[in-house]
Amino acid sequence: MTQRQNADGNCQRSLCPVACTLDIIGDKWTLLVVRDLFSGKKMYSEFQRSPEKIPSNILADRLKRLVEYKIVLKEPYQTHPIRYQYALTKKGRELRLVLKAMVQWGEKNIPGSKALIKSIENA
Amino acid sequence: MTQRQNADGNCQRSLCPVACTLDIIGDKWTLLVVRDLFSGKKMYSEFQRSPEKIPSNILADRLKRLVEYKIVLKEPYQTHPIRYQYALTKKGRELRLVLKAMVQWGEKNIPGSKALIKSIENA
DNA sequence: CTAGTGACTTGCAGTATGCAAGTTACTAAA
DNA sequence: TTTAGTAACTTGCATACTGCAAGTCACTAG
Repeated sequence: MTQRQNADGNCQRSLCPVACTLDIIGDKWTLLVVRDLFSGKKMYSEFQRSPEKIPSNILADRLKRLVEYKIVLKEPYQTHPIRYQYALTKKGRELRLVLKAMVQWGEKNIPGSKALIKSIENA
Repeated sequence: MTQRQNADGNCQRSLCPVACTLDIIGDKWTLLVVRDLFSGKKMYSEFQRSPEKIPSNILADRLKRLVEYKIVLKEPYQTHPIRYQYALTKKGRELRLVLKAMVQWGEKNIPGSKALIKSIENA
């Protein structure tokens, strides 16, 4: 289990919003899950199929954290057997500008990177 | 030493600009150093004095990586003894929108977080 | 009865992080 | 001429996190 921040969003390192934000989304995988949610993916197995091939234990951990921070909502889409799907909350959808800025920076500054999804631009 | 990406910016995990960008700045500390550079800090000891208290070995590593990715320029400001200062390159300054989006998201969604610097807004 | 799917969990080796302390090369004060 | 102090790092080491493979549980379809 990670323990970078408590679930109600209180900051640990400082009051700086950049530091606080990084305490939540500052790692290699979290924003990729958010990106997938923006592109319409909902199911655990869909996230696993993304080209970056996120390890299953990391995915489970990140989804759990995102739910704790209320960035993502987890709800069952069937019973017998119970299965869940994920969706962005309002708080999660507000990360759009962060993603958008990264897409722009990456496309401009990293040779070979090419946006595969348009969904971030106009979500 | 970290080895998330090669120095000329080629992507490892996928062609997605979000993934590529996260390979470079996707961790808890890198963007805090960039934030400090935006706020006018130049010297190693200035970064250390920031409220988040970045560990010295991490700071050295992140500065090294940022220089490798040409986000930051390192140059001596004196000899006898030789001492260096750091500054953002054009590529580095273009991260402004990423920082700005994080500031906005943090201020809106994390209770208690409050921007201490204006320099990101109008850099 | 077997295979497949979805959503995870577990084990474990390897990598990264965080803390404290040490290093080198000076400058300024006592 | 010791003694302090500053700047920019480096080193050692315990702990935490990551990544890979494999396993689990509850079904459904053939």
